[in-house]
Amino acid sequence: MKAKSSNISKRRAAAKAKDTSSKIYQRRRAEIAVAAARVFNKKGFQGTTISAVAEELQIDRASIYYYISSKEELFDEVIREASEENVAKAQRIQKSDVRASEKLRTLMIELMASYAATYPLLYIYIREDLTQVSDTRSKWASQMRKINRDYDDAVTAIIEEGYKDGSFKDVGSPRLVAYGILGMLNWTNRWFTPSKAKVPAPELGEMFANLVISGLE
Amino acid sequence: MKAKSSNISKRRAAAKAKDTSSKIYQRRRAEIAVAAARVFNKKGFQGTTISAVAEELQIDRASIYYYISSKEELFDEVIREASEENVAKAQRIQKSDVRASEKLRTLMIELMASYAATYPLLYIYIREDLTQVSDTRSKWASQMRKINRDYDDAVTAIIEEGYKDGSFKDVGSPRLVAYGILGMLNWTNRWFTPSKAKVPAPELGEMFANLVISGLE
DNA sequence: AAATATGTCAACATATATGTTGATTATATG
DNA sequence: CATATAATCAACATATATGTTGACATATTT
Repeated sequence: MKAKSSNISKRRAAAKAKDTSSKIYQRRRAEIAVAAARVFNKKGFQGTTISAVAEELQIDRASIYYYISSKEELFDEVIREASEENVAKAQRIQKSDVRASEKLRTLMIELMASYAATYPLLYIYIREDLTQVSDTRSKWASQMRKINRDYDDAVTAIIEEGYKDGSFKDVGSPRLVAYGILGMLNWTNRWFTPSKAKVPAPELGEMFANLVISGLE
Repeated sequence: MKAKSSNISKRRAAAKAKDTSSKIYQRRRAEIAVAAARVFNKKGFQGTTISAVAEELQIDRASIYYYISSKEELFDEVIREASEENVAKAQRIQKSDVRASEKLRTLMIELMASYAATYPLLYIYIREDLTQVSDTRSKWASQMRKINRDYDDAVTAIIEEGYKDGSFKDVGSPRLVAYGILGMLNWTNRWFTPSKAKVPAPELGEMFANLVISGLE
């Protein structure tokens, strides 16, 4: 009896659901994520279309929908792991047992190193302005906002620690100082490309650390 | 003889072209720009639709096309003046006759002051990532890139001056230091809203200036 | 007040993006 | 090798955005 080749939605859902998924399926999914990362990096989230990702892979747009259900899911696939690992690392540094200036220096170097190591994943992530996110993605956005907040908190805690033990001069609210320092590092997404840069990422992080720790004068 | 109320394209072009334009025309154009600024600020360039701007003003979308021909033109209308004045101010400060640290401090305070004074115009401007801009807007983009470059150059020149006269420690390439400092200030677009902030914008600029000039230790 | 210029809008024609369907083509597996 | 499963795609149905048209309304001018 000829198999009635329909009920596609179910087949698709099944392929997605089961974690028994074949190696090939997993590999293809990863390939799509990599292609998507390239497009997201070039065009931004809003500027990226599923068509463009399909074109990048020279396949039909419909094929992509066999693996992912929407651009949101694709974006999530691309950046979640990197962004979660990144915040975990910051929290480890903040809780480590060294003096505040050392924590701050390490965090700044490590963040730049991560931007380079995961390039362009974390940059894609931080470029997304979660205040400009549309309502349909709001659940996803609030998870992402939590990651941001946790990161900010880690840096803020380091500044506070330095204030408390007197090793840092009090130049202003710890949170604002943290925002300033993170701005310095995050803004690199606009001009820093690891493969083209003369200065390696960790060195750049160290330079910025020296700048805010010792100052120019 | 009843007037044949057509040839609209010409009428429209005429209204746009002639600088004899009526007060009412000018006012309406400005109103549209203000409404557009609100939408751009909330949704970003890509996320903004002419429909949304029309809705903001409670008028029909077609009416907007009587004043502007595209979203690009609208964006330009919104941000050009502010961005050009802003870079001019930076250049004045850079050329002024005070010591480097004073120039840097003034520039940082003034930039934050401008972000607040023009809110949200300059933030809308700096949020646009000109590397992600589509080809159709490339001419416009290259003009904007020049403005950015000029701004970066002004800050870089100040750092260089400090290095030359020995008033600044050499922590690294002047341009990279400039990018770091500007990152600190520019990243405020993500979290700073003048009307809601506890710390006034110029004070925030001064705090960041102290941070990079004197350092935390 | 008749004629003309200015401003507004509903409706149209296009264009681009989205997500689904059912059939077709490869790939495994008994 | 036969057949079930996995993967791909052309075609469809929607949805949203764009920019234009010609009719209409409201000022302005003579």
